[in-house]
Amino acid sequence: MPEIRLPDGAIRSYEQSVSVMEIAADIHPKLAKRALAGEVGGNLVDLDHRIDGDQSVCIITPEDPRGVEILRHSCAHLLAHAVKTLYPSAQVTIGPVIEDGFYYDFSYAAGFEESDLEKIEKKMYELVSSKLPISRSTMPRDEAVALFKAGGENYKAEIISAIPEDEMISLYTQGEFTDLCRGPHVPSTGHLKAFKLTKLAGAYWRGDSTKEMLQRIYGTAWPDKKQLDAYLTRLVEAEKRDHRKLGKQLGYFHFQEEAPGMAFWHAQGWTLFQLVETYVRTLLEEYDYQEVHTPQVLNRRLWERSGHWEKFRENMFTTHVEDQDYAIKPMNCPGHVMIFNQGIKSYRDLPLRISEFGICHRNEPSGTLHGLMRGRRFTQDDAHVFCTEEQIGSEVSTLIDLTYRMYNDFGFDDIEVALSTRPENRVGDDLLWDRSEKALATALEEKEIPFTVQEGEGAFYGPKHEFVLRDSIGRRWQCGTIQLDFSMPSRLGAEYVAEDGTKKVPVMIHRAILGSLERFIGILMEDTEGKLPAWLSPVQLIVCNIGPRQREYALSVEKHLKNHDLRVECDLRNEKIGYKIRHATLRRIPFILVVGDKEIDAESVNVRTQDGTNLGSIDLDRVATTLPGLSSIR
RNA sequence: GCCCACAUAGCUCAGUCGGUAGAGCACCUCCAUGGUAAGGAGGGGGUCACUGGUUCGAAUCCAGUUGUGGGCUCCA
Repeated sequence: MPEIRLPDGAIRSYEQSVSVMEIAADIHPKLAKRALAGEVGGNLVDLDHRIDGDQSVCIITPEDPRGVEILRHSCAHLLAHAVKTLYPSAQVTIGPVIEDGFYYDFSYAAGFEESDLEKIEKKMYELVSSKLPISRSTMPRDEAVALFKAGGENYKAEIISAIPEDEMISLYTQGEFTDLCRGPHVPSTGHLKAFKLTKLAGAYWRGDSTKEMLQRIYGTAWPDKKQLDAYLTRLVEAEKRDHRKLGKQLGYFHFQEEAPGMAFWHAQGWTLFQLVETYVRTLLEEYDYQEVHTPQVLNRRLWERSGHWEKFRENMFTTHVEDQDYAIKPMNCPGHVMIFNQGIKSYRDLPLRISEFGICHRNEPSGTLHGLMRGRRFTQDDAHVFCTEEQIGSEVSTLIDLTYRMYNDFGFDDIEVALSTRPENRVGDDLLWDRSEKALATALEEKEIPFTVQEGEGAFYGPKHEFVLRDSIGRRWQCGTIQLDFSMPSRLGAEYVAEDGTKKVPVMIHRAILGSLERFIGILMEDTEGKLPAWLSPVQLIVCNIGPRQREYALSVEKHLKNHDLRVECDLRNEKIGYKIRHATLRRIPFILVVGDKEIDAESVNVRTQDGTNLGSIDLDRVATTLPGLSSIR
């Protein structure tokens, strides 16, 4: 006599065991039609799952986020089903749900081409229209291994072999196709109505680059066509804010094949770059940093001492001059230690904060390059703090404040923090690691900053904080990092004289806040869709005359504003005002100053903002002080 | 580095079956002197990424190289 408790608290009693589907039908025939799966006692189950005892039950529909996941998972199976139908020699491997969709990895000797996606998708929709029932069955592990081996599915057999021997294996069958799966799945292929195969990619078996490369087919799936279309539209919108596209449109920078992964910054983009740099420099002065500049190219000997030559040689650009090997710096730290090592340092000199807008080159694999976000040349807002062990806590605490202040000033308020702790291979004794991890954790806790712990993800030389920004469309970007280093100072011979007169090795804190300026600018452009705040805009104002009569006046307005240290241009072209406004708007210039005869008479300008708002007439001598954000951040 | 795709004018793109290249925007000239997102007319502009092959003939077909895009791996 099962008693079924529903999410709204209602209780239904049944004479005998009852399936989830029967409960749904009992509630309402429409619910039965839309039901995808059930949640019974906290576990997701198929609709035909039978319940004997008292249970809480929730019917899962496409509105439920779990329902969407089930749809996507069933879509992955549908994809595999279609592929096996069209290309019987392909072997199936895994097919999980991911954000917004799913993928399935196949091993297929002949190899898929992008044009195959269309055929596969067509076959998938065919299978949908035949409304094949999807049914679950179980069998002992070894039997399942034998079944898949007999079918030539070696990858599946390998996966199942890893499951404990005494466990029953659940299988799902739709038509001719059977796949290993935990489930649950939708009751019939007919429930899959809105999906699209999106891309074809390579993916290593078990994510291991030494193993075979499989072919991965990605797809997206939604409860209905409308949501699918909305998703596809979102993709198109996201493309519009791609920093590579904006960078080209706005003339900020370009790339060309003679310098893969290294940007050519144009005048306007470089202005932006320098504005960001100047902003950071101003804060660093406030926080008592010394800015330095170290050589780009350093002898191999130094990289051998620092350990880079042994560990990261593949990623370094090297050169050979007069029988000597040199490397272009991939990091700034050895250079900063060299500066620290000049002259005798006392404990009184600590903490010593050495900063550099360090230009680094790393020979990243060609397949990883991505505009400004992942390049081979980038500029770090790098610094190294040399301090005593006792000073770690307060230094880290101040660093966190500085980090948040910078992110907030650039308009990022949604920041995630992770603490990466000791990896298996590491230097330094455990006591030191204990204290350091504690120091990093405490600094965050004291500020009530929530953080996740990434066990074992720290660098071999010390634990670290990682700061991840979320931009205006929810994407995550890792930017800042604070890393403790117990290794390099001693490797490179850094020492200070302690209070007791003995020589001690300082702790070094590596830290970058924006990370790579190039990357950060890319993020900033995508976050704002190129509509930078006025204090960062390469051109803050543009003066547009209505016609030739106001030419001289427009030039005098430009001169006046330049005298106020504003970045201003004049558009005197013999074009209609609408044309000039359109151009200025597309260039994302924050303020458009229209001048006609009326403005000459009143010694004013008519102000229109980038978003199309008309601020009306403003007296010329009040423009520099009235318009928001021209010289200050907020 | 690996898998798949792509590379045509400054930009965005079209180019059928292999027959010698086209549009819009931008640029230049002329007309129009216009009050808040494109006024009109005309003109100039391309070694079709590069190298080789097939062919009477290649932007087009084939191979290689380089770069780019999407993934995978990597990211000190």
